[in-house]
Amino acid sequence: MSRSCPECQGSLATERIETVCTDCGLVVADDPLDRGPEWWACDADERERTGAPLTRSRHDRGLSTEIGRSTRVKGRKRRRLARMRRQHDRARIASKTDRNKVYAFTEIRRVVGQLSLPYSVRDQACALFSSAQDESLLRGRSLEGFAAAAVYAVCRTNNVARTVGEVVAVARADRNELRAAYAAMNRDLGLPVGPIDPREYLPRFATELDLPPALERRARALLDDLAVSGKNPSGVAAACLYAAARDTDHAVTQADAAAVADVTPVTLRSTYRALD
DNA sequence: ACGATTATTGCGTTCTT
DNA sequence: AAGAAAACAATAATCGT
Repeated sequence: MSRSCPECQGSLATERIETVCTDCGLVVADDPLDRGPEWWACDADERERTGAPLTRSRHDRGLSTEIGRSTRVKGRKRRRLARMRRQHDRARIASKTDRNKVYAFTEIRRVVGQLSLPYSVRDQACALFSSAQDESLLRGRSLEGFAAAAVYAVCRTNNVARTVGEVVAVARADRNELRAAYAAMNRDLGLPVGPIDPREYLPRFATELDLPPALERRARALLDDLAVSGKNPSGVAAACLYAAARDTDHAVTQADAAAVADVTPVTLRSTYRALD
């Protein structure tokens, strides 16, 4: 399969079932082939891969037993079942750290869903949160902040950049909580994050501004010969898109371009002026 | 704590209708 | 002429070191 992303022409990567653009994070296709575990295999090695599908995004990796709620069971027996279910659920998340994990994973799932990011990001974010918890980085910092920061950090390491603002907008944490958590993880866990390449923002911003791929390529060219040191990468990307779009029939105002990048028009202008 | 970058606000200017 | 957009300046806030 050698297709490219319909939104941004970026390259695609297939991860289990969904196919994801490596540039903009768009989930492109549902692969009809299930690359999940085999269910029919009979020899010993293969049999280890049976069972419920594992996922990092549940604190018990998806391995759990539920006590059903049958409507056909009535009266005393029904109440007994309810009590068993309650006890079972409590036993399942016994420790405090496990309870935190449940809450954090739920939040991570929610944020990842709201940002329509691929499952791989979700699972990595959950794994990252677990690492942070193991290093007891949570002490004195907010759980929600760590959940949001984990998603943000994984986005950065996977080169599907989201701005802090975009994450905070849907998270149950504010900017400071995310920053505190992110700083702690970056310091003590040593996240493999370099400076953000403004190119990562181009495809997404271009579609948000209704700009054709041709203009995106023009912006990319502008970006290639531009010294960007110490400048807000999303602002730089927006400036290049604006520069590429002006003088065309797809003209975009500075205010609009700045808005999709979550910066002010002044910031956009500062790099736009350095573009000549 | 410091220096550089960015946000915010306000204002006179330029371009379009 | 009116209104929007781009430009400019000053100050406050913020980030990386």
